[in-house]
Amino acid sequence: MKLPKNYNPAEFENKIYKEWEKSKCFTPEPTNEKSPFCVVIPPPNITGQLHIGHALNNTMQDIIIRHKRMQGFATLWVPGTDHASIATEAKIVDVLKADGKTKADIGRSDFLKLAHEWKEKYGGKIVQQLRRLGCSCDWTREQFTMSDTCSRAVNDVFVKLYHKKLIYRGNRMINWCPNCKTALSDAEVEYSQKDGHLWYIKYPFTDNSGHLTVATTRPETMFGDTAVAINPGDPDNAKHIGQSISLPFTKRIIPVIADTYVEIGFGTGAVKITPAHDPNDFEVGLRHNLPVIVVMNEDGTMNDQAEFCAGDDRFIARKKVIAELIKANLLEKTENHTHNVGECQRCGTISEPRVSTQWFVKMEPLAKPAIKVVKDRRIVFIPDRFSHIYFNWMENIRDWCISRQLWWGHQIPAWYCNSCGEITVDTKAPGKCSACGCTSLKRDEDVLDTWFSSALWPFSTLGYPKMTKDLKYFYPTNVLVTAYDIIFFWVARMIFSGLAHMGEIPFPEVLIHGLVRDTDGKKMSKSAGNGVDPIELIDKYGADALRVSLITGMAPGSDIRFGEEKMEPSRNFLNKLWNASRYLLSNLNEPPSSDLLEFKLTTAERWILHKMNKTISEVNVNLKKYELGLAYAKIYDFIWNDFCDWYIEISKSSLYGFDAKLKNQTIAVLVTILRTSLKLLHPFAPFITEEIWKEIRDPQDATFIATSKFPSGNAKFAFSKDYKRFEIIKDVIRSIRNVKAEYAVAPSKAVKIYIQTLDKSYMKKNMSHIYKLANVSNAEFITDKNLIKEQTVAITLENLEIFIPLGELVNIEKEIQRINKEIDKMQSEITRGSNLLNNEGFISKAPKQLVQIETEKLNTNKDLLVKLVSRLKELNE
RNA sequence: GGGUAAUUAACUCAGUUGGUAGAGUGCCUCCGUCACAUGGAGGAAGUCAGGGGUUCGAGUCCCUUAUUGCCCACCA
Repeated sequence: MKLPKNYNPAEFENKIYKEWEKSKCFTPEPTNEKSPFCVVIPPPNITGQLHIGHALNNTMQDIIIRHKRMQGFATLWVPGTDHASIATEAKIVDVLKADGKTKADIGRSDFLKLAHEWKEKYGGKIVQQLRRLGCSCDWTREQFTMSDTCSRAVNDVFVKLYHKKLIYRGNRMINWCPNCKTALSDAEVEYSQKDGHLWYIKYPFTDNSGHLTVATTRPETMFGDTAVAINPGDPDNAKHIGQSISLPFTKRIIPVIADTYVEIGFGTGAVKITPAHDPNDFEVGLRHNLPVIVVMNEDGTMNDQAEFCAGDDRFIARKKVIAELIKANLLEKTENHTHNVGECQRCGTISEPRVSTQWFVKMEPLAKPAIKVVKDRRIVFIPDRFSHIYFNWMENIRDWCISRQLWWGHQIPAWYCNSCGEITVDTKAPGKCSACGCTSLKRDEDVLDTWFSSALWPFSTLGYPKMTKDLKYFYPTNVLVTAYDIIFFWVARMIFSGLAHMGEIPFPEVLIHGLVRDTDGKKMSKSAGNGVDPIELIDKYGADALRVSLITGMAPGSDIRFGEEKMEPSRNFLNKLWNASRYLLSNLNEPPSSDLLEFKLTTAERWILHKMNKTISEVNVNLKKYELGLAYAKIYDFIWNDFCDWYIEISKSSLYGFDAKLKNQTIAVLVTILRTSLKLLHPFAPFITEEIWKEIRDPQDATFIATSKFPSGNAKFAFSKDYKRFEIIKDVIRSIRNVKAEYAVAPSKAVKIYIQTLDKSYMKKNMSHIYKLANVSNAEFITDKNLIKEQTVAITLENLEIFIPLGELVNIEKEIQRINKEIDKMQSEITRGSNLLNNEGFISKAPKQLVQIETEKLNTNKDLLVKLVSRLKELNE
């Protein structure tokens, strides 16, 4: 017996992980003898630390992966990290800043050198943390979005899409972060309600006929106004259409135009049009051929067009403009106004709509087939409701801005000819311009959106564009596990990318989970200081306890609240398993026979084996449907309640007894149950089960439980008759304990019982359990309860009555009360049953089996009632 | 404005195709016993948010109201 007395996960978890990794048991070979099962990890950012959300996401994947591996699939979990363009670049900029330097100071190549060094030094942290969590990734296939393999895929895809005219360069309105100084995609802007103002500004007509008042939330952009728009159907304002306005400050003459974009009745009904700084105005400008006047710089300061605000930050300029308007008596009024303001997802700076030349992916042709595969259910979301979110996004998708004005990332493989200006796009540097043959070329400075490379992850990690063995064997992957917040960023893009470049879906199932929140339901974040560090929890309670805590009571797709208090019950459960194993090991001398059917099994043994069998079947069904929480609950219940609380207690009489043959048999059963329990639990709690497995494994079985065979239902262990019988024995034991508790009889005090029953045989066989577990000193079978001479407390069960002589302890009053209570309960049961069975609809429409069960139950209850009533009568005499 | 989810025991949450409501924690009694006090035995505790409907039967399906959360959307 080698298990220490106390369950101390810190003593073995790291050691076990090393053994797994050394033995390569997570490294599959593509082989025809097995079916493939593959999952790609949502690559965490190299800048990241493992947070509780990762812990949940990866625990779920690992459970699925380990289950499949044990079921005999060639199971591959591809790990890797994401280069996280903006986040990493910001980190490096900070590093430089500490030295008083800027990007521009050191230049592109030195900057990238520094970034790669930083990645080597810190980028591996999260990958080590995944090991601590127990993730059974194949580290020999670890990938990085900027690795040679993945970069090759990125270039290949970019070039292909360009030649298919699905990537283009264009001057468009995009989202711009003035802090990161780069373009952003629509998905990278987060909108939130902000309190602001609606300023009413007087715009004078050129003909001195008065003014038109416009309402705006952004007065500072008025330097870029090139029109005022009015809805032609507006009864009050339409008359002004065609008039001219002299824009305050700049005195530029701008027209009053008609456009139905303006909503009648909102504000003043007149809208200032600033094509360079508002997406809607940009569209209006295109329709009316208006000039586009840019008034802002890349960093959010105003440019020379902004008159007295030139050089000021946009928000300072806003205040200045208002002050000047007041001075000029052009501000009619100010209203409070809440509106949606977009912020850069990465840095939180208010983003700015900006007209600029960028690279775009034309989405419509790509989105169409991606919608179809989900509509056709070739890809399903679990839970299904997330497919609505997917459709909503995909069906309203706009072209994807993929260029970023950053250095860290995949540099766009496009070269501009210095003489003719032609763009040459190729996977490697072209020697000359594809149009004029000139050799003077300049590469595009920008890099690609990080999500451009993540979108290729399910096939780039497997070797694409080369048709490698892995790619052939493992693609499409089998399931993708992720939180709902990156369905747009990642899942949707992987789906259309897989279809476009592999001609095949990347995965048939998308398992969506929720976000982990704190105990108050707030999103965990570093700034709020309410985050729990999973590594600290692992140090304190063990990785298994963390995994199991995250899975406990988890419902698919919904957020979970998590606090450290959830750790204790999990740890206690694992401790329970640990000690149950110690109990068995301390009684184990030689390996028992492995075939239980050699023995003549007892009722109790058949009971536990039947329950085990049932648990196995249910767990397999739950796991197949990704109902991880339910599967775990069943395993937990089986191990704690059935195995520990009942079967181990039952086994003691034989293990501590003198019948060697019986003892041997009991041990064989215990070992079977324990081994099976360990296997069932292994996907959820890999470390403790592996540690115990070492001591208890069948020498014929796999060295690692991680590669052993997952249990499957076995018809040989279906003993439903004995299962029911033993449930009655348990009832008897519970009832006696109950009576003792009610009468304040110490559990240590043994009592005598009388049993009256028609079916004595199995009762007699199982009396030893009743003696032991209910602490009964002796039992007498009787045929006529009237022959009992002592005062007794009666227990009335199905086909069974038990009388416990408690002598002077018996309190007639209390007994009458107790029996009355039971009679009430029974009567309401009978009423319920009768109503059901007197209902013609029920008899004719309910399943026959159910009708039969209800009929039997009613009869039994009627019997019980008769007994209870007669007992009451006796007591009253 | 549209969509979506939630509302179940004191608390945190499960509840798989509709068939008499479950767990963990907490609470109350008792038990230091030879796997485990990170434990054991027993117990109390729910009009499944309100209202309507479908059904023989509804926590579960439909409608509706209320509260809450999240996502999407160009109202200046």
